[in-house]
Amino acid sequence: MSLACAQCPVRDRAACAVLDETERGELGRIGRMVDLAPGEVLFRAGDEAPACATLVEGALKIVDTTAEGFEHILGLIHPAGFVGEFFQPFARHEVVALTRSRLCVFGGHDMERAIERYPALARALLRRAQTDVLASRDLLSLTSSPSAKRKVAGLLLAFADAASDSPCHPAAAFDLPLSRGEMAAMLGLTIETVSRRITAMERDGILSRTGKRGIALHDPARLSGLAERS
Amino acid sequence: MSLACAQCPVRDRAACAVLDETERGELGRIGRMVDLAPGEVLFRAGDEAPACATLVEGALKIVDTTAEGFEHILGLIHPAGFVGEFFQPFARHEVVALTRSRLCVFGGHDMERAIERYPALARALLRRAQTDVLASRDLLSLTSSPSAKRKVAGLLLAFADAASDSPCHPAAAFDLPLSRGEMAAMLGLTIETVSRRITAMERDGILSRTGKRGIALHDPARLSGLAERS
DNA sequence: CGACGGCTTGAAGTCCCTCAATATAAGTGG
DNA sequence: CCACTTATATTGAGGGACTTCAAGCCGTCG
Repeated sequence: MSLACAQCPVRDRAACAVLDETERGELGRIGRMVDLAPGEVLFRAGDEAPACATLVEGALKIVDTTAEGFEHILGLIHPAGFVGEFFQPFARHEVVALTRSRLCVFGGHDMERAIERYPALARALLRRAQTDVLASRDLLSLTSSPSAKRKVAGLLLAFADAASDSPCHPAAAFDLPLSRGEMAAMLGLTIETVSRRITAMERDGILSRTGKRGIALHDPARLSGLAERS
Repeated sequence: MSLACAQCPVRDRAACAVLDETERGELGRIGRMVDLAPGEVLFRAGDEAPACATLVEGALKIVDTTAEGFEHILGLIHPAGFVGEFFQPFARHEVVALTRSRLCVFGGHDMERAIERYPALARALLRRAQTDVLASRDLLSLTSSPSAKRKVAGLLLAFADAASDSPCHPAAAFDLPLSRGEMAAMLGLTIETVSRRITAMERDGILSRTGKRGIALHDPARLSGLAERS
């Protein structure tokens, strides 16, 4: 608990960062550390006990699985991000690890009590929920674009921005955090279309691929042009 | 203020319902009532002064306008709903009245002070933000479906559910809250496709149209079948 | 009445999906 | 180390669904 918090890599950015040392220690006692292997499920749709978690390391995806087994990705969680609801009686979506991940998990009722006890925590989670709404709407903008070219360009640009150190410039080289299939599941496309669009961009000199996941971005301006126009 | 709150139609359901009478009176003093005509803009993308509002009567849309003037609808706000962010420096999207609407508007900084003063208000807004995230993800599920048939069916079903008195059964007859163009802007389709899909459902006996906005739902089961399968 | 905006309907073209084959990479066991 | 397997990507051909472009319909309002 205390020890874990002291060494926590997201201790300055996660929601609990608004608490002082003793408060954080108390919160730490009601949570538990969980490690997840890639593909492992944290929450399952329909789970009765509401729960939530702060992501410490790794990456998660929020998945909606349709009746026919078709998968759709509704959002990604990055370190310091918060996932799960504690007001709803049932979990609505699956939460799955994309990579090896470490989380700080809380029971929903414990967290409800905690936000009553620590008002600053409630405000921090509110702030985070508001940015989650914006992120969700950004993805919505992407997916409802009529053209696959724009969807893929927008997603690649988002990944390049996320991989960059500076907030404004996209990274020149980075690894895709998602497989082709997962990218397709985010954008509402097929694997083949995603692959073809990336191939087309490589042919046009906008980027080049190294291995399955590696991207070298040669012309960020053209990429962001594709993401907005045409 | 007090008078307005006492007669407020959403006084039991809005975020401020968690406050007691005196607290609500104090909150009422820092807000102001605003009436909007259809099409009138409440917040504009890029607005510097962060602001937020509780919708008392009517309906709002959250709109993202692309560079070429193409409109995309990211969400709808219903009475007792809350809109706007107070942590972000700039407004990201336009908020526009769909019908004649009445709102209780707060400056962002005033609201920030209010949630520090009233922890219960922060929790209520957190709860609401979490449901907003879910609503946004529901729309995301709809728009990323590959087939226009499913998108339109899903949207009609959502409207039928929203128009119903009982929470589980869709209304048998209701008016569409959106024009064809707005429905298309929600789903990432063209007006023509939306129109054709509705025509096809009428031909199949699932529903019938009365006027431009009226819908009589004959076979809710088939409609929800379309929204999930096929 | 005539104009206008929203809706519907039609015809043609394009883009994406489906189906299918091949390629590449990583992992397993002999 | 290599054959074999499995999972992931790429590439091709064909067909279908949505878009685009265009015309006509219907209600409202000047």
